[in-house]
Amino acid sequence: MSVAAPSSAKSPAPRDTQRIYSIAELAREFAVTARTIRFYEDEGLIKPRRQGTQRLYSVGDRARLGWILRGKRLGFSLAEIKQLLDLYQVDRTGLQQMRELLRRSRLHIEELERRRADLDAQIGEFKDVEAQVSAELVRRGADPASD
Amino acid sequence: MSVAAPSSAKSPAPRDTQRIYSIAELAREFAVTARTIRFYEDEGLIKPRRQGTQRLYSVGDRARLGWILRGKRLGFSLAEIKQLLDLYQVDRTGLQQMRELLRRSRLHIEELERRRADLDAQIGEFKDVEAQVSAELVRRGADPASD
DNA sequence: ACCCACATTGACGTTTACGTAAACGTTAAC
DNA sequence: GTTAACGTTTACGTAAACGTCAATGTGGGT
Repeated sequence: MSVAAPSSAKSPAPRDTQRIYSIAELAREFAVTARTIRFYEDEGLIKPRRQGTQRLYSVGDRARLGWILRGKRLGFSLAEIKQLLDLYQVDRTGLQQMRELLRRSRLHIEELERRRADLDAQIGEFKDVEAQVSAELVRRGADPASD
Repeated sequence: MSVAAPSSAKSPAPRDTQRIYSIAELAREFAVTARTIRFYEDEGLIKPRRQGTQRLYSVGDRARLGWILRGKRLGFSLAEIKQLLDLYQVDRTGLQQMRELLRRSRLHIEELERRRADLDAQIGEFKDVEAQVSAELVRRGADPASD
C-alpha cells in the first residue's frame, strides 16, 4: 500500500492542487466526449501536458474546460470563448495593454448584461405561464404541485 | 396627400396593432438578413401571410421573430426554440395537456435559472478583472474611466 | 418603354462543432 | 498471451444555420 494518497488528514487538503486527470475522467465529469476535448485542443483552447503521447490535465486545465463549457451554455462560439480565455493570459504589464484589457472586459460585461436582460425576460414569461396554468388547474380542483 | 396615416392624433394609437411589415423591414429592425427570416419559415418557426407570393408579417409575427432571436442569444438551438414556441400554441384545454405544459414550463425555467447562474458567475469574474485592472491603473496614476 | 428596388424560389457552398470509424500503441487483468 | 480498457492520430462524415449566387417576377417612378 502506498502512502502517497493523503486521503483524510486533519487539514481539508488544499483541494489537491497537484491532481492530474485523464481525458476520460474529464469527459465523464463534464459529460462530454474525449473527442470534444481533443477538438478544443486542436482549436487552441486547452494545452495539456504530455507524457509521451498521452494528455495529462492539470487542475487548471480542468477549470479551463469548465470555463469553456460554461461559455458554450451561454451561447458563445468557440472562437469567442478563445478570445475571452486569452484575455486572462495576456500581458498585463504594459499600460496600453491594460487599457485594452479594461476596454474589452467592459465590452464583454455589457454583452453579458444584455443577455441577462434576455434571460430575465424569458424567465418572467415562463413563470407567467406557470402561474396561469397552475391557477387554472386549481380552479378545476386539481393539484398543480403533483407532477 | 393621403389621410390614411394617423400620424400624431391625440390618442397614442393602439400601437398600430394592424401594421404589417415587409421582410426587409424586419430584417433591418432585427439586424438579420431576409435569408435568415425565410430560413426560419422553412423550419416552421414563422408562418407569415401571403399576398400572392410575397410575405406579409403581422405584429404577432414580428414579436415571434424577436422571441426567436432572443432564444438564439441565450444559446438555444432553433429546434429547441421551435418547441418552446409551440408550447404557447398548444391546446390548453385538456387537463392532461395542462399538466404537460406545466411540467415543461417548469423544466425550462430550471434550465434558464441554471444559465443565469452561469451568467452571473461570468459577470462576476469579469467585474473582478475590471476592478483589479482599474485599481492598478489608478495606482500608476492613470485614469481608468477615460477610454 | 425602361429602370430600379424589392420580392420570390431553388440550389449549391460554407462555417462551426463535433461524430464516427480505421488503424494502431500501452498498461493491467486474467 | 490474449483480451479489455484506455490512449493516440488521421481522415472523412454530418447536422445546424445560414451565405451566396442565379433566374425570375412585380410594382412604382420618369
